[in-house]
Amino acid sequence: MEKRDYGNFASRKKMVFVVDDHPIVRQGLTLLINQESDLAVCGEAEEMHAALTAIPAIKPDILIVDISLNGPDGLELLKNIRITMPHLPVLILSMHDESIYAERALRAGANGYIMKQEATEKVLVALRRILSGEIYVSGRIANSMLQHYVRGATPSEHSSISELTDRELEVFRLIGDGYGTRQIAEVLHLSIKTVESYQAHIKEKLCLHSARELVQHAVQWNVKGKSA
Amino acid sequence: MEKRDYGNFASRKKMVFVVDDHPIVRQGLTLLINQESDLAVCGEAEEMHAALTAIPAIKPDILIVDISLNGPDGLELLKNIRITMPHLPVLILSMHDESIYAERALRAGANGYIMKQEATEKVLVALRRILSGEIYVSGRIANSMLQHYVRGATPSEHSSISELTDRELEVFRLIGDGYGTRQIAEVLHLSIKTVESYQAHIKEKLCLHSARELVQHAVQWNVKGKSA
DNA sequence: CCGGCGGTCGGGGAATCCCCGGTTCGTTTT
DNA sequence: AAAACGAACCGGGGATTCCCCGACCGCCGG
Repeated sequence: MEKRDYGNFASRKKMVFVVDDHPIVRQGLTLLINQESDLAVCGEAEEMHAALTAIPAIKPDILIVDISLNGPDGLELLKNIRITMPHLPVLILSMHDESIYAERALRAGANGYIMKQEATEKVLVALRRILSGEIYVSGRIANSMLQHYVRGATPSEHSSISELTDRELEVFRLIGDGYGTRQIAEVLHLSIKTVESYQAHIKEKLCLHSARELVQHAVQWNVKGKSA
Repeated sequence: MEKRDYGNFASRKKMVFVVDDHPIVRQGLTLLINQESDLAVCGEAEEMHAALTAIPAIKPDILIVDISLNGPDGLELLKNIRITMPHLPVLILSMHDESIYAERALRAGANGYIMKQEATEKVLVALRRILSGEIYVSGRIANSMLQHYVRGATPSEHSSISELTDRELEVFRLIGDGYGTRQIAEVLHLSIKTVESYQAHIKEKLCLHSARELVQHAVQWNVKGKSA
């Protein structure tokens, strides 16, 4: 549409609220966003509590939330937001590489997930996509999740972890506790070969590429709430 | 010489080179610094290698280096800089609260250490202090380091992680990121045997009994605040 | 009754783990 | 200055694990 309508959607800048415990990042996002003609930062917070008190008063159009805050983390904040303001769009920022948190975040109701390693323009893209009602996920994460989604039977409840068999989940837990292959075999009264088989299945289902990544994810899953 | 001398100190803006693997942080620092009349960002890099090739050509007056880069970390970069350009001032940025890195950084020849949790103006203060020849350390850390100093040696405080060598700590971090032995050897340009050696030393110092426990603790240390 | 799936195991080559050892530095100690 | 020390770096070699392949069994639904 040629029609440059200043009286309709672009009539008011979309207000963005930033939650991150690093002032440098907040300032970076603020300066970045305020350079845009259709976006503006309307407030910041560096902790969940401050955010929860400020947001209802300011009524922003969208939130950017870092996932690793001090105290309660970004997912906790997200869950709280979802209770009181279920339709407020939230973009989750993370410094962590992979889909460890992405799935959790989206399942907890985030409208987007982006990594700090991404180019800054991606943030703006993500904001606009989300404001137009879509869900934004960065590159390859989107791919792997879509594939899951397509062949996954139930869209509602499926953490790729919940796709694990009982036995596989048991092994997964023990891996997260630091057990070796042989020890797991002993504890479960199984052959080492069987345990190796389970580990292979887990890696396939969780899209992991090495034994170390397997341990890494098992530990992280053990540390964070095993809920998701 | 196009000497444009407006007074005496502002005769030329001091050139700052930024090394950080998060584009958002780089942009934030750039916008922040470029607002100042006596400072300007003259270049960026997100990895050690890129930094090492760019810096000699650009000849900045000062460096800002994030300590947790991908691959070789900020300390490694700092050591390399100290070999080829011993007098180039370096301000180390860290998202970590604790002084595990602060002491290392200063011992390795950093001219300042500041946390991302600090207010943004502190970055400017630190830059100017360092450029005037001083060493900048942010409040809390200076305190805890003084206490260390006063209380004499290390009374088994500061979990055994602080007993790790720089190199060992670097390997430990990469393990926590899910890197395999071979991959670590590649990014650090070392022999696999050397990496195995470091892993063995780490296990000994942290009283771990298997490779899996090593990965487990490395991941937990990465996830938790890396403190204590 | 047959195909799918979960549980269980094995072969075998590559990679690793994990013990031993070593050299080369630079700093500290004597 | 000589000696001692720790840190960085590398190798041998056997035990173990990793990771690809495959197999068998029992159950359950079409």
